[in-house]
Amino acid sequence: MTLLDVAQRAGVSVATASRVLNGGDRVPRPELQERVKAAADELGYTPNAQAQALAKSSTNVVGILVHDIEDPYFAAIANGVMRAADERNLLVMMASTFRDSDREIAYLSSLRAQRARAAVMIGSRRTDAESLARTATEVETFLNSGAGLALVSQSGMPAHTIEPDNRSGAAELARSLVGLGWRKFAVLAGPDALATARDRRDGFVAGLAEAGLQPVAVEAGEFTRDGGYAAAQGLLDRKTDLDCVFAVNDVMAVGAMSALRARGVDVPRELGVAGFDDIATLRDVWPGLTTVRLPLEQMGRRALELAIEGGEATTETFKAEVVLRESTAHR
Amino acid sequence: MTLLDVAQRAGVSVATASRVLNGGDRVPRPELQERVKAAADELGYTPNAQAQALAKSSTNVVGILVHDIEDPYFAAIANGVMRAADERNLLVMMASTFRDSDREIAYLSSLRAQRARAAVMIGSRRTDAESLARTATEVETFLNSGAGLALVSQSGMPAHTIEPDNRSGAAELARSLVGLGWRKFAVLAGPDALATARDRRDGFVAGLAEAGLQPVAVEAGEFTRDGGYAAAQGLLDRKTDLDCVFAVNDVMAVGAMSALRARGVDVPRELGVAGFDDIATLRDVWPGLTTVRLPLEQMGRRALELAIEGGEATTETFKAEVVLRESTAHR
DNA sequence: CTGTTAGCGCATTCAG
DNA sequence: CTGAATGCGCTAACAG
Repeated sequence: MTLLDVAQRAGVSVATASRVLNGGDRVPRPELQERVKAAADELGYTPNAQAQALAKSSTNVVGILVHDIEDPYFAAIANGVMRAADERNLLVMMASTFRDSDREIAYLSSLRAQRARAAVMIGSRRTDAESLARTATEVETFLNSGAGLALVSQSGMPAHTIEPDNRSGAAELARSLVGLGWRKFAVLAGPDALATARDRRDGFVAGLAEAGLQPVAVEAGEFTRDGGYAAAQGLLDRKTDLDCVFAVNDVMAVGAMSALRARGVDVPRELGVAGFDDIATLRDVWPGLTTVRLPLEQMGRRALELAIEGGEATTETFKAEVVLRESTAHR
Repeated sequence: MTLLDVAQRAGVSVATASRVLNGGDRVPRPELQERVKAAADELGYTPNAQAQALAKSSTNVVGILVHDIEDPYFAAIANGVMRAADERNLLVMMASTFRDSDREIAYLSSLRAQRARAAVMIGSRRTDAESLARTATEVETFLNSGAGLALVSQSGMPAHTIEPDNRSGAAELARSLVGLGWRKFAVLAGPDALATARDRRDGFVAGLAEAGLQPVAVEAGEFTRDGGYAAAQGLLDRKTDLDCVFAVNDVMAVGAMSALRARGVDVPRELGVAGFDDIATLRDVWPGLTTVRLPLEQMGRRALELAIEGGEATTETFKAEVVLRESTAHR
């Protein structure tokens, strides 16, 4: 069923049919409108989006790139992007890259082929100079194709950037914890190559420094639940004179809590635990996890807005807010 | 940059250029291949997917419909669909419907307009006869358009269906719990209109019946964390002579645990708690949540396969497996 | 206000 | 093996 079919059945030209069915400008006479609509209805006509896109060389699809949609952090941001897209009647194409820059680049290129209006890339990449450069190149190509682009948590790219204030948030957390009476801290850091992980670690350390403290230990690990679990184990194996541990994200923190539990370490009596992100799904863990809240959905929404708007590359920073809960209730 | 530009620069016809760049059949002479590839490269040519789709009237995009991507249950299944799609080089379009059947229908229609190859609808719909009928109509239209379709957890539609074995799983859970020594059960049921919620409740009740038991209370609530929290509160307000509570999904169970904690009820000493789904992100809650595991990712993968394959509408059931953890360790 | 027509960018017969 | 021509379905001038 094509527009032509509808037009013929209604006894009008394709132009007229197009105008009443899609085009918003010149509206034909009411009588014809009825006829066309009726014909379209009876024929079960559905416009061919591909053809429309080709004809007006513009689409209403936007892309979202996440590392892993099953990770609640990405899901929360993606949710914001999707809601914003929905409000603007945009269709969303999504892909998980699993932190593989080749997949990422390939997907960006697919979006270009689809003539996507814009794209949002969520999450920080590894600071591997070579692949970062390749990504940057593709980012430029993408932008040059006329599409909009915004990145969340990945600075240094020539596009709009949404930055959570990881350093300040972590520093503030450190201050709060010190204020609570904790003194001997360990940091369960993520991979050193991830800017987000690094910033949170550094910010925390800086916050401690203000109080004349420095971490007793810094244990690197994957940026995942298992990474947190393993890092906590490593920590216990090596160092026992601790007060409180800060994991650079909630998922790691929760993994760490399990490791501590397995070793019979009571939280927070023997050891305080804090995370970062304030993942909604994890707000019911017990003891309640002290963390730093990020307006995840907001960040996603804003990223889409910036991506759609286009214009000069800007950077917007989103404040983080310390949320104290039972996991760091000091004795 | 179009194919024509590339062809001219390479001194060949568009047909030849098309063959070397995309077409997989007749491959031109090596020399020409080089020339064309070089030209495409220098010009930064990217095929226009819309045009390709229009020309061969077929696309490589598939759609995913979830109620809410931030809900880990949907994220897990969506993840399976996305991986399967990725392996087949299919692009994924996703949308959250927030259980609004109008949005759902509208999105299905958009996918039709996009000439999507297939779609996967995840989650059960409300059994509101009127809107269910409208959805069914759109489902048929979708199928008639030639695209494939599979539904997860929603039977009764004229398309492929993936069914988690909710009844058996819940019944098996009931048996296990009774075996552990629990006797006085309450069920935190979801909305009666959601088949998934109903099946789990009924299965559980049936399982209890085998042991000559019946639930002391059945409290309906939203199928969400807050629903679980509220239902648990309602339960405590009204009924105190309980052993163990079964929430029809993990998210509700976790909400319920928070409510119990707030009331000073110790789990599992005073009250056992069990859920359903075995959400990965919640495996670290404490006490560890007894639940029924569903192969979420697998279900998503399979749904995509069926949707792509097309053919006669089939129904495949996925077994559920009881996972006993600390939340139901009987005194 | 409505109809005609020329592309949009590419795949694909059909000739050569 | 390669090129010319046609059509995919629709929009947007341009005429009438």
